[in-house]
Amino acid sequence: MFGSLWSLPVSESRPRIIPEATVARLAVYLRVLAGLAGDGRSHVSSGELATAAGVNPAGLRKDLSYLGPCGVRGVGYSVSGLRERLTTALGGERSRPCVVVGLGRLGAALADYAGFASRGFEFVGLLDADPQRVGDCVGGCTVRPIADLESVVADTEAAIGVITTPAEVAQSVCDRLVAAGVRSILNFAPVALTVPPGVDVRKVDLSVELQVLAFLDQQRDGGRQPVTVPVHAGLGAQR
Amino acid sequence: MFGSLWSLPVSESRPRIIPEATVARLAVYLRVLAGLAGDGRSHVSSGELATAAGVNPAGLRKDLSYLGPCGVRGVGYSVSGLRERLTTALGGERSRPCVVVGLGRLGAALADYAGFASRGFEFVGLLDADPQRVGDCVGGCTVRPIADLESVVADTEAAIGVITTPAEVAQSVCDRLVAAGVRSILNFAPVALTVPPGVDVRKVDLSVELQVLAFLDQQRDGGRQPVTVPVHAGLGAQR
DNA sequence: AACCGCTTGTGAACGCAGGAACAAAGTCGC
DNA sequence: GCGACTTTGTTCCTGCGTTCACAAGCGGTT
Ligand SMILES: NC(=O)c1ccc[n+]([C@@H]2O[C@H](COP(=O)([O-])OP(=O)(O)OC[C@H]3O[C@@H](n4cnc5c(N)ncnc54)[C@H](O)[C@@H]3O)[C@@H](O)[C@H]2O)c1
Ligand SMILES: NC(=O)c1ccc[n+]([C@@H]2O[C@H](COP(=O)([O-])OP(=O)(O)OC[C@H]3O[C@@H](n4cnc5c(N)ncnc54)[C@H](O)[C@@H]3O)[C@@H](O)[C@H]2O)c1
Repeated sequence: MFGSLWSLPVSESRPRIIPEATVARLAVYLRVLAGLAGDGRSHVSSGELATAAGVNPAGLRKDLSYLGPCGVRGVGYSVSGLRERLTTALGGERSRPCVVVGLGRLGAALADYAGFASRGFEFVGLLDADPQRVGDCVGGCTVRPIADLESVVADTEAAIGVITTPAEVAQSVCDRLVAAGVRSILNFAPVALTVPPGVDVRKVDLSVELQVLAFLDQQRDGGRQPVTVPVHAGLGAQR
Repeated sequence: MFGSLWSLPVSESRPRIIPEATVARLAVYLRVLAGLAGDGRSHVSSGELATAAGVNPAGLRKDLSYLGPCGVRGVGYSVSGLRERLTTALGGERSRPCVVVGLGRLGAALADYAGFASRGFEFVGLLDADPQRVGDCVGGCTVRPIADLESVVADTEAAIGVITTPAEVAQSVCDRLVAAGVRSILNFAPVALTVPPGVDVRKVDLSVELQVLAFLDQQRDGGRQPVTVPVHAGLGAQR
C-alpha cells in the first residue's frame, strides 16, 4: 500500500511542473544569453544574469533549478550549455508557424518584425477582411482574404494564432481559429475571449498598461491635483 | 513597509493600498462598463461584469471592495456610478500627455491608435532619430528629431514615456526621458531598463508571450490529446 | 593533499492573490 | 407592511510565488 506511493505516483525523472511566471522569465534569460554568446562569453554567474534580466539572483537560480542542476558551483553557468537547456525546455528551436488575423497597423508591425524569426516564430499566414489589404506583401508573406482562414491554418499547420482585429470580431475570429485547429492564441483586441478547454489564450492589453502607469503616477504624488472630487482621494503612498 | 504612513486621522476608511494586479483588472472593468453604458444599461451585476471581463465574480467584488462599497445589494452596480468611481480611482479622466520615442512600425501603430485617446492618453510628442521620419504626421502629431526630446517633454509636461526604439538605444533614451522629468515609462524594447527610485517602468515583451504559448503547447503535447472539446462548456480559461 | 573562497542549489518563511462560502442589506412581490 | 429573494461585501482558507539564508560542491592555491 505505502510502497506503491513511494515508488512513483505519475512523475518520472525531472518533469516537475514549471510555473508560468517562471517560464516567462526563462524566455528572458534565453535572450540575455544570446547577447552574451554574441559577446564571446563562455561562463556567467547567476548574479550577472540576474542583473541583465532585471530579477533577483536567488529567484533566477530557483527558476533554473526547475530544469535540474545546470550550473557548476564555484564557477557559474556555461553560456552555451544553459542556452541549449533553456531552448529545449521552452519548446525546442524548431520553427513554429503562426498566423496573424487583422493586418492593420499593429498586425502589420508584428508580421514585419524580424525579432520573432530568430526565436523560431514564423508568420506564415496573414489574413484580413479588407480587400484593399489582401495581396499586400508584409514581411515576405502575402495577405490573404479572411475566407481562407481555415485552409491557411490547415496548410501551414499553424500552431499559434495572433488576433489583431477590431474587438467586435475578435471572438468570432477566435472561434474560427480554434475550430481550424489552433490551440494557442495571442490576443491584442480589448476583449476577454472565451475558448474551450485545451486552448491557451494570452492577452496583451496596452490600454491597461498605460492605465496602471497612470494609477501609479497618481499614487506617487498623491495631492498634486486640486481638481475634481477630492473627497475620496485618501490612498496610501509609495510603490 | 512603512505601515505608519496611514496612521494619520483619515475619516474615510479607505486607506488600504490597491494591489497592482487589482489595478490592472479595474482598468478592464472600466472598459467593459464603457461598452455597457453605450448599450444603455443602467445597472449590472458582479456576475455579468465578471463574465464580460473574464474573471471570477467573487474576485471582481473583492477588487471593487478596495474602493469601498459602491454597489447596491440585491440590485447590482450602477453603471454610471461605478464608472465614475473607477475613473477617479485610476487617476481621473484628466488628459495624460504621452511621448513616444522611436516611430518605427510599432511606435507608429501606437501613436496612431484611437483607442488611447478615449481613456485620456494623448500622444503629444513623437520623437525619432531617423531624418526621413522627422516631419511625418502620425495620428495628428508631427514627428520631431530626437534632439528635441528634452524640450518636447518640458513643453508638453509629458507624464508617460513610451519607448519603441531598438533595444541598443533603449537605456539611453530612458535615461534622457527620466532626466527630462518623465516618471512613468512603457518599454517595448527587449531589455531590462534601469531607472532611479520613484520612476515606474512597465515592460511589454511580445517575444516572451509567444514563447510562453510555445511552452504551453509543448507541455500539452506531452499527452498528445486531440482537439476533443468535451461537453464541459462554460467559461474558458482566460489569462 | 588539504584549505579557502566562490557560486550553485534548495529548504523554510513570508506575503499575496484567488476562490469558495456566508452574513448583511436592500428590493420586489403580495 | 411583511416575507422572501437577490446580490453585495467580507472572511476564511488554500495554494503560489518570492525572498532570505545556508549548506553543499567545485576550482584554484599553497
Ligand atoms: N494599434 C495599437 O496601438 C493598439 C493598441 C491597443 C490595442 N489595439 C487593438 O489591436 C487591434 C488592432 O488594432 P489596429 O490599430 O491594428 O487596428 P486597424 O484598424 O489598423 O487594423 C484592424 C485590421 O483588422 C482587419 N479586420 C477587420 N475585421 C476583420 C475580420 N472580421 N477578419 C479579419 N480582419 C479584419 C481590418 O481590415 C484592419 O486591417 C484592435 O482590437 C485594437 O483595439 C491596438
Ligand atoms: N514590431 C514588433 O512587432 C515588435 C515586437 C516585439 C518587440 N519589438 C521591439 O520594439 C522596438 C521597435 O520595434 P519596431 O518594429 O517598431 O522597429 P523599427 O526599426 O521599425 O523602429 C525603430 C524606430 O526607432 C528609431 N530610432 C532608432 N534609434 C533611435 C534613437 N536613438 N532615438 C530615437 N529613435 C530611434 C528608428 O529610426 C525607427 O524609426 C524594438 O526594440 C523591437 O525589438 C517590436
